[in-house]
Amino acid sequence: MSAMDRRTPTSGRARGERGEATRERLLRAAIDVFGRRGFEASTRELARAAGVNLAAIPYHFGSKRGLYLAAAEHIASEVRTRIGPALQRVQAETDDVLDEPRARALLQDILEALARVMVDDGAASWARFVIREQMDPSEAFERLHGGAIGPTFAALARLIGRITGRDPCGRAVRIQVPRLVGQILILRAARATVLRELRWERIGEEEFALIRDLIRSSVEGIRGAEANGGGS
Amino acid sequence: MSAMDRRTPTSGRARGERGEATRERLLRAAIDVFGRRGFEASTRELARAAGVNLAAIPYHFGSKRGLYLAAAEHIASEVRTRIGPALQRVQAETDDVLDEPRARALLQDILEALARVMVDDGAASWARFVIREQMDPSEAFERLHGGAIGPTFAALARLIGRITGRDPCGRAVRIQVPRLVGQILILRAARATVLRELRWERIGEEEFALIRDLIRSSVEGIRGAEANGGGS
DNA sequence: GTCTATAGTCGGATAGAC
DNA sequence: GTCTATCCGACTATAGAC
Repeated sequence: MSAMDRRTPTSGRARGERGEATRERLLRAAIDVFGRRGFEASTRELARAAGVNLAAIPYHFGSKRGLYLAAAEHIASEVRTRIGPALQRVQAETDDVLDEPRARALLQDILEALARVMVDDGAASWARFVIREQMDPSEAFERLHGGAIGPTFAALARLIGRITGRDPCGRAVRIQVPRLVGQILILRAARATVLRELRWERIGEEEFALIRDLIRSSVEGIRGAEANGGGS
Repeated sequence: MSAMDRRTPTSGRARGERGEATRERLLRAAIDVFGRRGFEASTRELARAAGVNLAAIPYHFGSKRGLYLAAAEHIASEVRTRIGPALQRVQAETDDVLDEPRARALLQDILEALARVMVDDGAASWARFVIREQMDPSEAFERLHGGAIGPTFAALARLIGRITGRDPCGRAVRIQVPRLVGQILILRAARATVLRELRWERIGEEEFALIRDLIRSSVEGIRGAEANGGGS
């Protein structure tokens, strides 16, 4: 599977191909290693994880920091492919079609996709990366926000606005968004505690089913302005 | 326990007044700097932030890592003083006295105290420290969990158990705890996004009032077994 | 107890062969 | 494009004067 230690067999024609592979391996490894260790991760560690030579980092990305920023952009684009479809279903619907039950269903979809992302071990690497950036934002945060976080929050606010019948740009609606997202974020941000307190060893399909139920009850719990949490 | 302490700086004499001051300044600075930069923070940075000499770190704490662990324990003890009172009110009450309305009130208290902690700029430094440990747990996590997180989760589970009339050790109740905590945790873990999306510059008293309302509606939203199906 | 000076180590980036 | 060898700066920890 890995590169054979041979010179290019045919001609100098394949030179861009191998370089691209190195670039991608570095990107993937960088997201994982930076996410776990933070920016303190050494270039040697990064190169080893990617299975490439150390000098490939300054060659392909200019510097360690360049690799870091490229990793952030790569994440934003990957997130778009993961929750993008759910977001687009929201954006596609006009206000006439997007009635309350439909909005609730779409909200459930987005939050479930988000939870998958937080729970999935494949996505875990970049979820860690993003949370780290949140706590101590750098230039990379701008790319993450613009590319993924901002659109997601906007879609959620719109759905909550439709459900509650309030202005999606109003404060009362906007503040509901982090409330919902927080329930899911904690699965990653405080993963060590969650696993321990729930006596889980991992979050598999069985455990995820419980999370889905929780999301559903949260979505059902959203009420309009007049109903202030009264019994059904 | 203190096998790592190679020396005993304050060896019995009450004379180490200045030494104690240096120790505390280092601890306070360490929580702040480690929280922001992670363990990658250099000893020079730590010493500068504390306003003490670089050599004071190995002298008082054995090593940079010793300072890190001491910071974790300091945090656990500070958290106990902040939300400890609220927890003790829960522990003090027997099941006969702790009826549903009372449990809801105490739940509100604890969550509000927790939110204060997440929002308060004074407490911000160690909130960051804790979240960092969650994502990549080290030995310090054990001290944080045992000293602060575990007891808090236990108290919350008990209250939710009383409110819903379910077993506080059961899965259905335990999973509610991270749900509630997550809403609050996000105020710190994704602070950059929250401030931006809510168009807040900071979280002052005015903003905190909205958070308190949100917590209240979450507490009111907790319902007994009939609210959602599944599990016992 | 606190300081300066320094030893020993490691990390990021480069040069130049292939 | 990739590799080895290497420079140079920054780091942690220590030694020893005060």
